Amino acid sequence: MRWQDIDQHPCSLARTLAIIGDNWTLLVLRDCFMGVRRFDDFQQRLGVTRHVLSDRLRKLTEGGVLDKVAYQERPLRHEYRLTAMGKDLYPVIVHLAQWGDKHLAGEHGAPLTRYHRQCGEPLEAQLQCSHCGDVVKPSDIRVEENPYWKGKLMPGRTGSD
Amino acid sequence: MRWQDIDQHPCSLARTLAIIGDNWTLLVLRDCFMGVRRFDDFQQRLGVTRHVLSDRLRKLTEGGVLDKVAYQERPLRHEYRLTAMGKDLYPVIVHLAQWGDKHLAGEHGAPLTRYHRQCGEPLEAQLQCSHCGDVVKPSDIRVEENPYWKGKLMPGRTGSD
DNA sequence: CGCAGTTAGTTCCTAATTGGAACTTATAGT
DNA sequence: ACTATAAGTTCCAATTAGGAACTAACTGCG
Repeated sequence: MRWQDIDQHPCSLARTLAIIGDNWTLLVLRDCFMGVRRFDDFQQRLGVTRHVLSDRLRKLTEGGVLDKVAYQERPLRHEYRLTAMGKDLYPVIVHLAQWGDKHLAGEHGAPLTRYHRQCGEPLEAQLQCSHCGDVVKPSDIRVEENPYWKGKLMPGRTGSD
Repeated sequence: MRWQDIDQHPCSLARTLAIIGDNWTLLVLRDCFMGVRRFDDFQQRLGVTRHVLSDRLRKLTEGGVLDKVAYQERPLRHEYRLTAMGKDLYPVIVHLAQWGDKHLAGEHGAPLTRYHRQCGEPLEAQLQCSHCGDVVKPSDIRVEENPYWKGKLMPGRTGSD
């Protein structure tokens, strides 16, 4: 199976990664959330080659994560903005960055700190259940298959944790 | 800049992606959280080629996300288990899958549903501030640079949202 | 013993993708 | 006319991935 065919998997994670799971793409989104919108700005900040960047921006646009809008005519120039769907990826970016802050910080500490404007404290995100408010651990989750794919998605024998 | 050198960036997200950002790696982790531990089980469930899987498991092990432990001697066989560091990636997996559930579900609906054992409800994770409990939007965050890299990480001019 | 089966890889070759640099298009400014 | 800007595209060498076969180190069975 080719990587480009993973959007065929009956798996929301696989379908998501078909849009944002390529190398560089999540770094493009990191910059989007920092307000970067233009091709050359992405290219210089990331150091990615121009045609890979071009490909990733096209996939994100086709996938509905970014919107390509003209910011001037003559010469026609476009910029890339997060759609509402794209903004929904913010928790992913925050948790990835927070994991790096916790586990991979070097001698100088975390490069960036995110503060919650409303309360002024550094953001510490946790996986919480929005119903009961409890913090959720992997073992707190029970996974159920959609009957349509019954028996095809879960592994045969699972580990104990 | 090569993709393999992004761990040099002073950015927690880039450092994180240097370990888990390759194609297939997040799908390997999805299966880890479902209890898959053995090489052939990963290979058959993912359809990834054996030498790519071998490479990804090695990177995850070297990165401290998985632990390679012998489950039998003679013949010596190993399996891969999530470390505590690896289990900390659970929120990332859940948010990615939830984004797919919301935006990419096909005609048959989401393939899997995750229920919170404690309260019995389907899990709906949100980005919340653990200090004040508020739901956090991208615009609610103020980012501050570590003084060591002052002026080098944030874009020059930022968009308004 | 001899042979198939199991598990976790490695090796080989071809095809696809990436990295790096140069080039293109359309226009504004001097 | 010449230079600069912005957003790509094109070209080629180098790296990586896909697919299949092969290897190692056993176990179980007749």
